[in-house]
Amino acid sequence: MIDLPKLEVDGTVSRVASLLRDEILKGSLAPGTQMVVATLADQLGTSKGSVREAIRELVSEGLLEHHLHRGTFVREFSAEECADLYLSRSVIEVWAAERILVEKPTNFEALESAVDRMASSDSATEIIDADMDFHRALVELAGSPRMTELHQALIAETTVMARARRPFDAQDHHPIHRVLLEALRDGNDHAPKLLEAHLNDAKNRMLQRP
Amino acid sequence: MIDLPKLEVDGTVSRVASLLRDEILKGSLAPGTQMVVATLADQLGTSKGSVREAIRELVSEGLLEHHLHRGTFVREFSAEECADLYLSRSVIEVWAAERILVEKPTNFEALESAVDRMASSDSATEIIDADMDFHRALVELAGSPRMTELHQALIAETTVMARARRPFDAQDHHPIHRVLLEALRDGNDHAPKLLEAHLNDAKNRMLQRP
DNA sequence: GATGATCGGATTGTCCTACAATCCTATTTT
DNA sequence: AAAATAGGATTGTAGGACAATCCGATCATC
Repeated sequence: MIDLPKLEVDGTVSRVASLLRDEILKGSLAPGTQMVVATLADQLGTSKGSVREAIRELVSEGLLEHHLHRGTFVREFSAEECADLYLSRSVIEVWAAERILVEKPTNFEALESAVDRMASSDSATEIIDADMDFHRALVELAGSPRMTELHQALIAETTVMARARRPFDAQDHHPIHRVLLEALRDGNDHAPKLLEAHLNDAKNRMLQRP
Repeated sequence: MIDLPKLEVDGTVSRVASLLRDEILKGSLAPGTQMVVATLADQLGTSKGSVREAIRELVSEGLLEHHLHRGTFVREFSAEECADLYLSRSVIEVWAAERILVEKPTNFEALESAVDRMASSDSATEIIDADMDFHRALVELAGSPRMTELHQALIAETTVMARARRPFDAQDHHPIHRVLLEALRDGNDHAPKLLEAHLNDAKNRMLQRP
């Protein structure tokens, strides 16, 4: 056994789902937009069945919402859902930070690269991407595949929200992440508290935009 | 507006998914069993398409696993996945316990009823159900819909595992839950630690069975 | 003028059939 | 005994048919 080329892992449905997911996360499809099965099917050149299944997948991921006999739409978030989303992220990410302090992993590359990208760009969408990557990498570093997976879904929804509300100033966004990164690397005991405060702050900024 | 009867909320796919989910959770379909679309379709009297979509839904819930062009099977759990599952539950449930200590909710009915059922039955399947209900109700009491939803998926998977491995003795299983309930109601500060230990114990027992 | 009923178009939801692609097993071949 | 082959079974995708449902506009009624 030399290498594993891993050819042909995905079926049509998964690929359609990925395509649509990317479009939603990119913000091309604003919250509230209806996903029309027939239209998408011939835009993508696939059958309606495949699109239907892909859409259902995204519904269960929380990116779309479905109303019986009415259609599926890019999800919109109420203030309560927004707050709950950030609370849930906080639970997972604070745990991850605590775990990192205990386990002392050494590979902070992904976090560094995310902070660098955040600092060097001033496009709102790129900053959001880097921001999300930072938090995803943070949880990944804690080493639980399952928590990483659960958290990933929360990050995706946060992304949709952030694209629609543009809650941060480009300039003063990356410093806090730099601080967090250093605190985690140095084993600083109140890194978790810093992270919790940061998330709370982000939540509040998100809630201020309508 | 007097009341809301809420008629006809589900389509066929959702109902098929619920049916299959219940069967899997009941243990009628053991881990490793293949879900054959054609067979299920005429057993249930629906089309193959609907069954396909229902199955895909259960895959994304983590109850089934899918292999391209090979089929979907009731999920089997490796030792690593089992351990990670319990770790993840621990993160969420310990948080819930801490939150309960702070918020001091008053409605412990669901928890009590679960403990009672656990104590009064000696059927393994009923005990498992009551056990799972206890932990689900615990998280629900913390008041975050999102965390409740994430945790629910973990509980479902734990149920599948427990059905296959029968990890506990019927007798000495309910006392610890009684203790946990009282500790939470009394605002006892080490309720979270007790819970964490309990989950760790349950994990070890689960891992002992092959 | 406001309320309520009716109609038509659009979309969804379900079912059906067809067919290619793929995998598994058993048999044959070497 | 190992490899190649063939067959059957199942999945994966496509595409069409039809009923159910919802939406908006038009129309009628008070």
